[in-house]
Amino acid sequence: MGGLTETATHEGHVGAVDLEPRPVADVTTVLQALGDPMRLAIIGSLDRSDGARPCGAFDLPVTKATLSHHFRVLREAGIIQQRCEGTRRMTTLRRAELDAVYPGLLDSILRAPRS
Amino acid sequence: MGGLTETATHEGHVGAVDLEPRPVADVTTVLQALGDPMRLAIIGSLDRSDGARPCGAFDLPVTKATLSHHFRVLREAGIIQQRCEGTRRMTTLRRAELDAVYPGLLDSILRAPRS
DNA sequence: CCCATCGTTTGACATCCATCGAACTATTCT
DNA sequence: AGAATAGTTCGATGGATGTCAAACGATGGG
Repeated sequence: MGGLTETATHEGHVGAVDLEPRPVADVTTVLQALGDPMRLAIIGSLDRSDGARPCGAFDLPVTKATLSHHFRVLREAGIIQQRCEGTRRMTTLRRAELDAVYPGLLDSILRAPRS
Repeated sequence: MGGLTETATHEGHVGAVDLEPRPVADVTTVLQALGDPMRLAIIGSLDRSDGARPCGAFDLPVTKATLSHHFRVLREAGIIQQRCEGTRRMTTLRRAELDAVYPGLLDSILRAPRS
């Protein structure tokens, strides 16, 4: 049923393993990763809600396979981070790491006029 | 403003026809245009020398045809501007227009660690 | 007038990329 | 255990994209 608001308070549950947190990639890779409408929508959605979100929480007109591909691109560029939590993959924006390597880049992109 | 808004370097030079100055494109297009090593090198080179430069002045390991292609992509994204001057095409970075639409974007990219 | 210079356009080619459906894995719920 | 849920991985496919060589157009110098 609609049992949300789970917050994973079940102890003894050790499934929360961090998924390969890669270093932030070079500029071209990051720009290429962000130069896609779907991925930019993902990033914008992540930015507006400052918590970890499962993949299914992004309302995008693509299949799960395609969504998984985009998450991989963003993850390998070091832009996002994913953490397994039960059957979900909680995604967070690696804002601090991004800001450290490319100061102002993410801000200027997120502040860009959404079309 | 930066005070860089000069529209007429040499007055009355007949052949100096402006080449379709397009408006700055949407974020994805701009990011995609900048998300390429060659084009990023072009932009960086343009940034370091704050004058108009002919296409041949960019020392890049590609043929003229490929270079022309990259210039077109940048031009159509509204990032650069080209002006015919005799047989040369003087290229300038449209910094003011870019900054107006996406404040801080170009700066953060140009300030990024060059690899 | 001829020709060298500068850059574009075209056609071709290989590669990458976004997308999908289907099969698979892992976890949770009944 | 069995079913349901959440994502991944694996081809496959159609569409961009970066690259080149060759042909072309415009401009300026002998």
